[in-house]
Amino acid sequence: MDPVRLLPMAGEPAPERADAARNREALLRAAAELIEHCSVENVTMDAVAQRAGVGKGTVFRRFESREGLMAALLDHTETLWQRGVLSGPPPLGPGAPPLDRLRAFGHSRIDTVLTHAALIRAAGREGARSYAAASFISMHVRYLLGELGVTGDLGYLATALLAPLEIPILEQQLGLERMPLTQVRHGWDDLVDRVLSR
Amino acid sequence: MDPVRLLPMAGEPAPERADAARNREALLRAAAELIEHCSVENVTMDAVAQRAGVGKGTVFRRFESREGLMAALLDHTETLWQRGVLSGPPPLGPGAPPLDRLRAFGHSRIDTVLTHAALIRAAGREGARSYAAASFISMHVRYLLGELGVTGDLGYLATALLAPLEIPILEQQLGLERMPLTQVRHGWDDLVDRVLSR
DNA sequence: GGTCGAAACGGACCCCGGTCCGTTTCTATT
DNA sequence: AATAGAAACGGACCGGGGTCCGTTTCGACC
Repeated sequence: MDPVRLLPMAGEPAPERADAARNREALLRAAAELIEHCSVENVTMDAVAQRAGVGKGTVFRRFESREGLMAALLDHTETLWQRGVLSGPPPLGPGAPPLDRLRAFGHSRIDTVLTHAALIRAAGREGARSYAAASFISMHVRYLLGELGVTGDLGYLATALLAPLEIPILEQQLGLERMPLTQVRHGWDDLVDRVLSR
Repeated sequence: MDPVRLLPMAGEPAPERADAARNREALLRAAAELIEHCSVENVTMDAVAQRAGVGKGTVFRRFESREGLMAALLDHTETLWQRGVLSGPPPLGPGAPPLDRLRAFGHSRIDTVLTHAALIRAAGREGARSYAAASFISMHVRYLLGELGVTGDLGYLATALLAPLEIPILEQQLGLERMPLTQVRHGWDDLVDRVLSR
């Protein structure tokens, strides 16, 4: 397959045995299929193990915890979304003015977060800790803020801007406070304008 | 005690039987004591029930779930904090200019949230749903924004401003991103300025 | 192809949150 | 004081997440 993999270089986290890799794939597929039938919260670890044809211990060996498994599933859709940001069509992808990109970023983020709300919740803090998601997103916002000439603590500003796009806040707004989705999107645009305005 | 209580008016959620009330108190006290010894995450519902001298079923009857019990405990400290906002000394309490109050509000919120981080996490979404906390806080921020002459969607702005004060975001900033606490406090001040600046 | 140590496997087991239902306790009413 | 029925009680029970450890499988090296 990939000759590079045959001689593992130092620093790499040690290669994975063939059966282990096969089981990981089987487990991810089994979990995805089960989620499609019953919703996320009804999928048990035993069921995933059984469907994948492995023992329960193996599931936990691979993914640490239920949250870990869900985070691994999330990782897939997150990666697709990141591709859209990095190389998809504008205004989300490159090619549009930074302000348009930042607005589109928020709208798109709201959409995917809501689409995968149940999975994100099930991934708990393991989802947030995942290198892929949190880090990339924050980086991208910082980059756009920089392009827009914003001065100040970009690190803080990025997380502060991203906070209202997180599931708990969105659910509070849409659920308890009964805001329509359009208001939330418009609110993000307004917030962005305010952050830029000095 | 309170003569008004003797004739319950319509609309009230029905009075509580004497033994029930006694058990609620006993359970809250037992839980608080156990938390003081072992930390929150090591306190089991069985232990709380046993210490309070009641059956396990009673705990769940009173508080619905573990999260419900934790939320009830939180409610106490939240109420104290609210008193500080409503009638404590300035700049958190009334008497200071709105901008100073808003800044102080953020700093104070960060402090209490971090102090009770474990409990808040254990209360999960039950803590957020609690009428007391979320609603009051949002109301207060809206009020201050109004005093400051901010125009726009104050409802959205309030939740957006409050989002970076929530536990998951604070923990991400202080933990993963290794920001010092002073940076977070300063970041809040800056964010407030930006939101006001148009 | 055979050998050996390391890694992965599997499923019995434990712990804890949450439910259920037969029993007990309270209180309104007479 | 007696009664009745609603509400609360308690603890056996269940299901699911997570662990442990004896057994099996892999693959590096000879």
